Amino acid sequence: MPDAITQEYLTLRDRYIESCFANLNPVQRQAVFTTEGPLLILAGAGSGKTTVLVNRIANIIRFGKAHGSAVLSRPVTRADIDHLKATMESRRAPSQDQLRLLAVEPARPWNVLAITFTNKAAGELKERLKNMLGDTVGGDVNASTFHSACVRILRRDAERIGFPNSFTIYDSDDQLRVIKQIYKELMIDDKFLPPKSAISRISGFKDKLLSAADVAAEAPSDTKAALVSKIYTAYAARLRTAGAMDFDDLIFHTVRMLQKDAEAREYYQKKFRYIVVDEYQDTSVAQFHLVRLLAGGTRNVCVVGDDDQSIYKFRGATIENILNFEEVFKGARTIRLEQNYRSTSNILDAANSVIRNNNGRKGKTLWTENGTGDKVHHYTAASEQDEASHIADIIGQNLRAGARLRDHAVLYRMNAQSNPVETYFARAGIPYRIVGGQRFFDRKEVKDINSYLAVIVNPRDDVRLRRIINEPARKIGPTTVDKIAELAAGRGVPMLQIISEAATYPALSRSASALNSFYEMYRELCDLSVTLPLDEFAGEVIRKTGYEAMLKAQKEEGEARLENLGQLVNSVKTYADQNGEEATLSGFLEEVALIADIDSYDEENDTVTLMTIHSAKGLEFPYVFLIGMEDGVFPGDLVRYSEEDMEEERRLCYVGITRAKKELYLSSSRSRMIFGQTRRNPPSCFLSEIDPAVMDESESPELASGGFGAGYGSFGAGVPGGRSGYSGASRGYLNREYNAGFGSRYGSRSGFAATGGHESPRGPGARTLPSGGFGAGYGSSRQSAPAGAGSSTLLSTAPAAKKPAAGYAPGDLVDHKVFGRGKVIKVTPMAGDSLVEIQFDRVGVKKTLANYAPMTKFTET
DNA sequence: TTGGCTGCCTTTTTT
DNA sequence: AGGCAGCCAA
Repeated sequence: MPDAITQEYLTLRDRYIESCFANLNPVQRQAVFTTEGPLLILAGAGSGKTTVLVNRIANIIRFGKAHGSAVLSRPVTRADIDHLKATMESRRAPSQDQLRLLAVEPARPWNVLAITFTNKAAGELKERLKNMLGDTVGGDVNASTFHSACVRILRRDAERIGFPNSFTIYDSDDQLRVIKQIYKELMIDDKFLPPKSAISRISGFKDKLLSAADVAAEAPSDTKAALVSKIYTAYAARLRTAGAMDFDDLIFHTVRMLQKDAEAREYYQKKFRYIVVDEYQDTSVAQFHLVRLLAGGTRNVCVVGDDDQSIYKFRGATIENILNFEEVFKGARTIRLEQNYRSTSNILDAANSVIRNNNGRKGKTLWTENGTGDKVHHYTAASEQDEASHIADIIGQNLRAGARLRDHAVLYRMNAQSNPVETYFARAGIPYRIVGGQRFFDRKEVKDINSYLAVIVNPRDDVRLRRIINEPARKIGPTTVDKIAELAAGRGVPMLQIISEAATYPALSRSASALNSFYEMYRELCDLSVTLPLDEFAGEVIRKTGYEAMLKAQKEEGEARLENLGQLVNSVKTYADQNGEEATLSGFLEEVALIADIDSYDEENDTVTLMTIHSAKGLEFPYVFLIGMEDGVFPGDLVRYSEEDMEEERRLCYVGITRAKKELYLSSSRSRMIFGQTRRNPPSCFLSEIDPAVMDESESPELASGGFGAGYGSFGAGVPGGRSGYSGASRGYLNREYNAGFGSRYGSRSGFAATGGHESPRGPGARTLPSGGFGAGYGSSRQSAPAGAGSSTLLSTAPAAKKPAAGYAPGDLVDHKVFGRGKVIKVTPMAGDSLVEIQFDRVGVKKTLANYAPMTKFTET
């Protein structure tokens, strides 16, 4: 029986700890104090999930399991009570001494493992932990993605399962190469089983933790399954000899290693006393096993997720992980965070009314104390151009009302949908940025150079070697390469070794000199790799391999690619700078391999963001446009017949809606060009699921007036009709011309920036990334004009552009659809058009092409 | 061996 | 519409 003083202290201790988390609501606080045992936090969208995670980890590190506990590290005295009271009143931090008494078995920062899905989420978590706990302590918490956590484990312990600790990571492109090679050797018909579907089936096996042997043992009955099994076996063997792992392997092999090796397992179980998993609804079977193995010691595992936001089933996520959590982890507690701090209640109502149509939910209904807000807007457009124009209109309105560009996001189902919006924004001079789509590190030229680096790091890497041996062309064709591969296989050595001894093989006599000079170059590069700083070395690779010369020989396209390589060198430099002595070539490649586009998304940049709904998960914006709300687009055609897929699609819709804080703009179009064909889609069934009471409907004037006719002269300068004439057929054909050349290929993905000066080519994201700042990513912050200038065809072949060359002169006053009024400060003639620099009253200096900018000249009255 | 061309095919989401 | 593979000609 505790004495009175002890009792008083304990009560006071609880009160004190609670006061440290006073900014949380009671349910959130409960989650923070539940530190021991399995815990499932069902966190609705915008319910302060990350805040809870950060505070919970802080609590574990600071106070351990003190809250609600009766344990004391030593007998307490009246003085301790007075001391604590004083601390509370002064609102100062407790002394070290006090903390020792307050805490019960606090964890060291490195005892905590927090797993997220993206590097960005991990970085954010770390950033917030640093803010709360200080740089040192916060920085020592293990916060990483599943994949990078596994890489770290395997770099230490891969040898336990027969891989070199220095294994290479194969991305999906490498994967495809290996598979194709296997197809060739086994003479498999790629019509019968497309390589991509073989990959996805293999990937599916790995997600379910089935090895090639497991699959073979199940004696697949039909021929296709048998074939897949055969391919899987060959594929796994190939990767093993190359000392390589693909993305799925990282998880798969980690789990296998931990299952097999008690020593390693216990090491990690001891090390990670507390495990937190974010986005648990998106975990696969393999990832579930990983979590269970790691948490096997203490069972202190906390998973956070929202079954309504599970949108990665196609990639192996199994929603059962979250639905069965309480069964698998016996004695688990469940806490529901249902108060939403993000959106207006109208937006939440819309989200709730959509998701309500799903079965098999854990069930939860979000509510908010935020105001009702405006209704959810739905606009019916005539075409995708009209849709884009409407978005631009609204953004313009919002800007004039004081919003920033970066407050806006345009979300869509598939990447292809970004095109019309991009085109329109580019023309209108709205700075935008695309997240996703073709990733910077997926570009051919970047991957080629990275492959050179990879072969230098790992001479056994035949896949990468094949990629670069004749790129640029060196007279080493596929026949020669196949011969080399054959010889290498026969001797059980890497291809590179055969190449080094090319002269000794009669079969290679004809290409011996080409092979010799290739090998010589390789040797030289290897030597340089140890003497030169990393970034200089990368530059040297681009030069010495002849890659630079090859690109220079091409014209515009080569130039853009060369620029990308310049950025590659930049990111090598960034990496080198950030890692100092630790920096290695293989370290760089590893970071590159695990980076995703969303990781380099930087909300500081003042641009509109365009991305898929998938990419937008976890983000929020005051103004969200959800475009393409049509049956056949969203939900897509492919999912209409499967109820399960339909539900996933609906969850995706729910995710999209709940990204919006203030305003949600839904739009559908009567007709849309899709896969090269114009289609007329009915409005999305999701639209009809939204309570009409919270919807505000409008439609394009083009539809009301029967379409064409009005304002045929478009928005060109000096053309009467001005703003109202701005919709209509003109836009249609303009757009087509525009598509012909502008911004279609390399380098222009990021749209263009204001010339305010703050937008430097350092690339977005460098700041938020803990590990590398590969922000250089998707396209430099280029300006539209240079991008467009290259495509003179755009203007010269356009059907007479149907309007006068816009005659602007410095000093002219203009009215721009989006940016409002401004004054022309500079005009540069360019490819039949003019680049106009305008000082706007509200938004500063912007550049835009005269013929395509939605603006009119006016004179002061 | 190379490079250019045609004609095919594919269209979701990504660590 | 666009990318890619495979074919063919040099």
